[in-house]
Amino acid sequence: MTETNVNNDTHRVGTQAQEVAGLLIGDIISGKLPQGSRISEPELSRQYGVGRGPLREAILKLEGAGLVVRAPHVGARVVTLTQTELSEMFAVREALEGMAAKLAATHMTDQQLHELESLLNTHARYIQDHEGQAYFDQEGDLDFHYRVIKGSCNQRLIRSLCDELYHLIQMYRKTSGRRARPEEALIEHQMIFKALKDRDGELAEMLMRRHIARARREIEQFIDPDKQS
Amino acid sequence: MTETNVNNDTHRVGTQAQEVAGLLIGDIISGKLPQGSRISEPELSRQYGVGRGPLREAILKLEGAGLVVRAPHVGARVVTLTQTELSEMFAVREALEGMAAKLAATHMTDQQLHELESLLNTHARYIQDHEGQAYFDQEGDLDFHYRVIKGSCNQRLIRSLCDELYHLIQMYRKTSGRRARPEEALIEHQMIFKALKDRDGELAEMLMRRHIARARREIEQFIDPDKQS
DNA sequence: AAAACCTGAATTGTTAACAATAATTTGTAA
DNA sequence: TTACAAATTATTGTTAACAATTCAGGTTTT
Repeated sequence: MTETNVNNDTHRVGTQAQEVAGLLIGDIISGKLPQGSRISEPELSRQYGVGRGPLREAILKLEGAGLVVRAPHVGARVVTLTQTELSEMFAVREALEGMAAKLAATHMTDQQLHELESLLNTHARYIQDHEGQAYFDQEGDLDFHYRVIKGSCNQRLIRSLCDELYHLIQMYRKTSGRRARPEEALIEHQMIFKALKDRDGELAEMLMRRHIARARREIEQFIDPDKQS
Repeated sequence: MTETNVNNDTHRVGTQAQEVAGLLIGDIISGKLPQGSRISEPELSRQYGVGRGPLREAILKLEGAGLVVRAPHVGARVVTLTQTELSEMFAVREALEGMAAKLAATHMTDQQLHELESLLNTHARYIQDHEGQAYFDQEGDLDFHYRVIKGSCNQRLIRSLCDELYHLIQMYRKTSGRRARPEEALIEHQMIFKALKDRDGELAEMLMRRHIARARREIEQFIDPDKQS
């Protein structure tokens, strides 16, 4: 039915396994493969038009990224983000991205800082418009965080955050549909930017951690109002 | 030659791929497969007595853990820990394990705290003996850190640290052979324990971060005395 | 002599068939 | 009707053969 034959691409970017891994990630964070749904090797093998080998490699890769869980002789399922898992994710994110902000304060170039500033100005306009709020909610917010992370210049940190955690964050946002307080988030972003511009790593880390901790508390309240860390 | 046929095991624990992954990890952190050495699929396939399929799965898994790097159509090599990569690792470790200490302060049971205390007493005796220093250097230090990490009760944190970073740490220790200041380390461990016992998460995090940052600075000096972060 | 190109061998990527395990279904008995 | 058990089915784990790509060596050309 929904044939997304990978071989139709005229020029392959990498191997089929990499290609399929990318498609799978897309299908998961877009919600096409909902949380908890089974990953049937024969079925997806047909849909993507590849053998089971490359598909298995893709699944292995996604398992490493934490997007799917596998049980021997049973199969793979898209991970289900429970309240606990979300909390755990945000704790890790708080630690890693705080460190990223701290490092970014010393490693970002003036050029990068300038671009970050104009990005924030764009966001401000979007929010004033009150129309492009959807943009800010989805991509704009991530844009800011991605730039700070990249600014850390720590490859391992970048990989942990961008290749593992952020897929799950996007997945959560897509499925829960919810998003909140763009104005407050923008203000917090601006404060973080100020700290980065001042090359104050300690402050940048503290602000980033609080920024993420706030989002985490909101999620916890939203899902289970009684529970409080 | 060195036949480590996996099928000789009378009762399999999991799948062959899991088995081989464990063996590979052991061979890498023990130094049997040195840094930068090629991982030849046909050769290791024969040595471990399994087909290429399970071996490839094992390699994929190790790639996810960061123990090997792969290039398409070229193959996999054991990762080479450069000075930069070590620094990056320790920055991530500082962030994650600091958070782990913070969480452990609220989540560890009195029982776990008691066991941790007796572990520290054992270490103190070992160091007094001046004989078992080797033990403390290798396993004792890790024991302490593992317990704090597990005490965080954050599964994702535990996985990131124990299944990914700590393999690399062990690999570094084995290959570099170097280890330092057991007395200072013990004192720092005792301070961290005190903070955990007092349920002071903020202090526990700060102490753990400084503990790791100190080890990191030492490594940086040891490898490149001029360079200072 | 050096560089570019072609050729062969070896390795990785991929596929398809086989084996082993788990889930489902069906049948039987209480 | 329900509970249990055996057999069937479908899926995963594994192997072996095939295809595609890279690397090494030698040859040719400038």
